[in-house]
Amino acid sequence: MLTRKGAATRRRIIDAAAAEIRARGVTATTLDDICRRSGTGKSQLFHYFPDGKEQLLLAVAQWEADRVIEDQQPHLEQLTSWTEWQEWRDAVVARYRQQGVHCPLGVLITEVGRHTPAAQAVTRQLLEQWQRHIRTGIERMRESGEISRDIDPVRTAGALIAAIQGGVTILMSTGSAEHLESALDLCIDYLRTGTPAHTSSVV
Amino acid sequence: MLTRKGAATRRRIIDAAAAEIRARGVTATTLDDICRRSGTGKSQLFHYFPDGKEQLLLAVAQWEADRVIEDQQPHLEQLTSWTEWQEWRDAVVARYRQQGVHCPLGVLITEVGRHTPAAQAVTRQLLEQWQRHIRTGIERMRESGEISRDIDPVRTAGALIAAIQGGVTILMSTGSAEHLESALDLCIDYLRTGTPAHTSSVV
DNA sequence: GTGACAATGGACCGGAAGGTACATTCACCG
DNA sequence: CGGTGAATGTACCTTCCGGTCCATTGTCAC
Repeated sequence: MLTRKGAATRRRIIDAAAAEIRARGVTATTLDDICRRSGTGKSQLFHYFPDGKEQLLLAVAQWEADRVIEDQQPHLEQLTSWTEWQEWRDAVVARYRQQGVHCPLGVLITEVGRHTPAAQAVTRQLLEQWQRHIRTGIERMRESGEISRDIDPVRTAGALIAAIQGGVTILMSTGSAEHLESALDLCIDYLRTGTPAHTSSVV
Repeated sequence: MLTRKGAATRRRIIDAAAAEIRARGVTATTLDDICRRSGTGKSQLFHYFPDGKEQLLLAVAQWEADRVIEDQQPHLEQLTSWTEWQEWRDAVVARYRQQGVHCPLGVLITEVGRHTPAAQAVTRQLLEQWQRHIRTGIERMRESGEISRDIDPVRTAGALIAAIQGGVTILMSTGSAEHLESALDLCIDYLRTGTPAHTSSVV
């Protein structure tokens, strides 16, 4: 069971953990840090996350994954014109540029992720959801004739996800968003150029 | 000073550390593990790496970075025909597919990397070197007329690096190389058919 | 208001991991 | 050889951190 107060505490712990991880990385974050920041004690932490750190990290990973999609809305569901694609692109770049060298999710994945099936599931779910949105966008544009029939929506959406992921990783380690921008631009350009030549461009 | 025997031991320690990290990740790898695998004691480890774990991890990161480029040779220096581009693509995919869920360098970067300047330098150097090779390849193809003048070698090379990086990251967490392949194919396709969006296409 | 169960505080534990001290053995140079 | 500094083995230390225990306080349903 879980009283209202309990639920609030649980949430505070996740928030604190996420913040701490964003600030200092998974490895450097200790349970004591999280307790201090959330104003709780370890007894509470283990009360709400009986399996300890791993369970908590998983909850944080899920929370961060939700944010990834959330932060791209409403753009991600409105990829029906080139203007909107461009707005989405700008939103992505802005989001990660602001986030700077922190990639909470990426860090969680590399550190918690690969070995435990539960964490892999979080990743997979995020990737699928993300890619599905983009694929849908491409398909709509295809139907309206703005993207060539020759373009494979699934593969292209996959490439876009990879491009963003890589751009963000590089942004994390160099601090520069150039790669992210180039990669996104290239992919979008690819989508446009495939356009049957003469329905062409509104810029 | 460093006798021949000493140099060999030092190398053995780096090898053991790299292997251990590949097998179990940075976090799970302890100095004792490394010593056990390399058949040395901690006194030796600290003899050759007085600054301890951090210094050793940095050495491993450098070693892994060297491998990245090395494993793509000679392809990376011979990007002068579409056949060779394709061969390079296949080599990259094969290399990372074989490597599977391990991305030693990526892990090192996310865990050691971002906060220490020395580790950032390793990353930057690798990215620059890699991108320079690709850029050179694009420029040669441009000169021989096989790639359009409208393509910006620097930005496109950057996008390619990002695409690979992202594809590998996804490969790491899902075990599937699909994204990596799609991303690479898209970029190469872009180079081949590449006329940026606003020029009317003469193919 | 009272009883049952959730929520909390705080002290405590055990072990692991990075790092040190020091004595001993070995490699190289004259 | 013989000596000097490098190379190595062993035992130890200290700190930190995930996790436990238990007593106390609060919540909520009846």
